[in-house]
Amino acid sequence: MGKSTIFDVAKKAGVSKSTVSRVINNQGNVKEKTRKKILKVMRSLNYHPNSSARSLVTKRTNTIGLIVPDITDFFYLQFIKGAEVVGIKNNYNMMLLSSRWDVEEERYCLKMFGEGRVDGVLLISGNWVGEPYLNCPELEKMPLVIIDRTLNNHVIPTINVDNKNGGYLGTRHLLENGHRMIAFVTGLANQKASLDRMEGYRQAMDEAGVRESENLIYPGDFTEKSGYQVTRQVLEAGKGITAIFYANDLMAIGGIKAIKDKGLIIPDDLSLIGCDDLELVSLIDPPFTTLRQPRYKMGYTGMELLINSIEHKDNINPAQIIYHMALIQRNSVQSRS
Amino acid sequence: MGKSTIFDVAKKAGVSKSTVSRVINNQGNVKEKTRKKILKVMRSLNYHPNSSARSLVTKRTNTIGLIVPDITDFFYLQFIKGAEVVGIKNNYNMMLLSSRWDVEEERYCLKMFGEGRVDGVLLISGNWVGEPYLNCPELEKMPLVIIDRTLNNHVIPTINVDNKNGGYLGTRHLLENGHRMIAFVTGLANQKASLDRMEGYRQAMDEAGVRESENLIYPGDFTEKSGYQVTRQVLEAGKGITAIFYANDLMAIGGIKAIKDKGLIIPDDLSLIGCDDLELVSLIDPPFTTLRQPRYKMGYTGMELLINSIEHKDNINPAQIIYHMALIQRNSVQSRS
DNA sequence: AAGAAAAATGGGATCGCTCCCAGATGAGGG
DNA sequence: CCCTCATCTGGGAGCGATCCCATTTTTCTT
Repeated sequence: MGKSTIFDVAKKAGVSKSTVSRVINNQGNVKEKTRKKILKVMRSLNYHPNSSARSLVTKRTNTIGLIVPDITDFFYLQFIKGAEVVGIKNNYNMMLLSSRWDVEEERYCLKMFGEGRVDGVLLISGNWVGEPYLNCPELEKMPLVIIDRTLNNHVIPTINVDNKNGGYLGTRHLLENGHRMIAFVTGLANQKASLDRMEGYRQAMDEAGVRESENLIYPGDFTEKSGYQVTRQVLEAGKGITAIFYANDLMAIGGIKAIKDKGLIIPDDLSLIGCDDLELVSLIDPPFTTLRQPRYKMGYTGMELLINSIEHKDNINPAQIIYHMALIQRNSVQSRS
Repeated sequence: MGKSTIFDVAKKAGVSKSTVSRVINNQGNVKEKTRKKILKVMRSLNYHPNSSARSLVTKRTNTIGLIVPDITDFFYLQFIKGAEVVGIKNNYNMMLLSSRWDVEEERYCLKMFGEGRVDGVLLISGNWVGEPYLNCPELEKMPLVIIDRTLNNHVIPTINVDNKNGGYLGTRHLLENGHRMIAFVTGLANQKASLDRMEGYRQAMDEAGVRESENLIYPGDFTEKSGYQVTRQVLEAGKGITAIFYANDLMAIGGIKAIKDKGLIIPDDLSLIGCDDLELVSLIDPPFTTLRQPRYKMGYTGMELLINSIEHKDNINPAQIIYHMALIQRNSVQSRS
C-alpha cells in the first residue's frame, strides 16, 4: 500500500488531480462542496503532499540552511534563535549543519546546500583571517547571508559587529576608572574578531599614553581553560596589572576562577571585563562587565535579509551591516581614582 | 541559463544520462575513460545533482528530522551533539525544528516531517504528563525515536533516564551525610521528570523515617528565577532545613544566588544538590553536586536506533532504554555527622 | 431563454533524476 | 573467424507533484 498520492485522492474523490492540487495550495476556483469533499478524502487517506515532488517543479523547498561552527557552543544559540523566529514567521524550516570549526567542513556544508535542498543559506562563519573561500561554485545564484564576518565584495551581505570599537570601548572604560596597567587576553590568533578587539585595545592604550601595552598582551585561545592559565601567568608576572580585558567571556570565566583560587577578590583586588555577553554571565559570581554583541538581533536580521533576497522583495539589501558592541556594566570593575 | 541538469552533462560529454547517473552514484560498469570525461564535464558545468528529483524516485532524503522543545536551552545541546555525530558518520543531514514547549507545535513539527522531507524523526519531547499525542497519523510508517520520555507501547523506541532513582540517589546522598531536614524544589507540575524525581525523594525520606517530607516540598518551575525565589522562601521558613535538592540545575543556580545574597556559605551553612549536570555547572561558584543525565550518550544512541530502523538493519531495536542518573560529587554537600 | 462572461474542472507536459531492460561493444576460446 | 559471455551504454517509463490551456459547467444579462 504505502503512502497515498494526489492521484489516489483524486480518484477516490471523483475529481482530477488538478482540482486536488488546487485545494492543496488553496488557490481558489474550486467549488466549496468539492473542496470539502476533497479535504475529507485527504484526511481519510491520510494524505500528505510529497515535498520532493513539489520542490522539483516549484524549485522551492521552503527550507533554509544554517551553518554554525559548533552547535553546542553557547555563543551561537542566540543567533540561531533569532533566525528561527523569522524563519517560522515566514514559513521556512531550518536545516542545521555544523562546520566544526573547519574551513573544509564549512565548504562541504555549503556544497550540501548547493544541491537544491534549501532556498538560501545563512552562514555563521568561522571568521578565519584571510580565508577567501567564498568563491564556492556550488552556491552559484544561491541566496546567501554571512554573519559574524565582514566582506567587501558587495555581493554577499554580511552582518557583523564592530569588534575594534568594542575593544576600544572596553579599554576606555577601564582607563576611565583609573586603570593603566591593563592586560589584554587575546583569542585564537587566526580569528579576525580577536585581532580587531586587540586593535581597539591598542588604540585606546596608545591614546591614553600607556606605552607598555605591547607587554600586556597575552595570547589565549577563547577557551575557559586558556583563560584560567593565562590569568595565572598575569597574576604571577608581577607587573602591577590592575585590570584584565578578555577577548571573550569564556576566558573571563576561566580567569575569575584563577583569581579566586589565588584568594583575590573581584573587583577589589583586580578588575576585569569580558566580551560577548553570554547569557550565562549573569549566573557567574560575580556577574561581570562585558561588551554585548546583539546576537539575537543579528540572527534575526540575517534571516530577514536572506528571505528578502530569496523572495526577490525588491527592497535592496544592504551590502553590510555592522552593529555596535555595547558596554554592559556589572560588578567587576573597581574605580581606582 | 540556470542550473545544469544531468541531461546537459550527458549531452556535453556525448553520452546518455544513464551513464552519467552511473558515475554520480558510482555504481561501476563505466569505462574509466568515460568516467573521467564525465567527471570533467560535471566540474566544468558546475553540475550538482538535484536532491529533490533524486528523493522523488529513491524515496530517500538522507536527512533526519530533529525536534527539541527549545533550541536555545543549554539542556538540549548535548543531545543534539550526540545525534549529530552519529548522523554525520552515517551521512545524514539534520533538519532542526523546535516545538517551543507546545504540544500543538510539537505535533505540527511532526506533521512537517511527515511530508517526506526526512527519513526518520528523533523527537526530544516535552514530557507532558498524560499527553497521548503519539497517535500522529502523518507519521504512519515513519521511523521515530523518542528521547527524554518513556512509552510503553512497544512500537516506538524511547530513551530516558531513571528519574525516580535519580531523586532517590540524591536524597540518599544527603541523608547519608547526616541531613534530615531536606527540602525538595520541584519543576513544572506537568512534567513527568519532575514528578518522578520527587517520587524518588519521597521514597528515600520515607525509608529514612523522616515524616516531615510533605512539608518540605516546594514548587518551582525549572527556571533559574524560580530557584531564587523558592530558595528565599525556604530560608525564611525557619524550619531548620539544612539541605536543598533542586529538580534541575538551573534552579540550583538561582538558589545559590539567593543563598549568597543572604550571606550564607555553601556548603557550610547549607548543602544543596542539583539535577542534570549541565556543562556550565562547573563554571558556577561553587561547582555543585548534581545528578548526571548522559545526554550526549542519549542523543547518540537515539540516532543510532533511528538509523537502524531507517535502514532496516535487522538487529532488533529495544523498545526502551533507560539510563541511570549518576551522582556527580562536587563541593556543595557538607557532612553533618 | 439565449448568449456571454465567469467559475470550475480535466488533461497533458514537465521538473531532474533513477532504474530496468535491451542493445552494442569488446575480449577470449575453439 | 565466429560464437559466447562479460562489460558498457542507451532509451523509456515512472516518481508525485504543479501549471498551463482547453473544455465544461454555472451564473448573469438583457
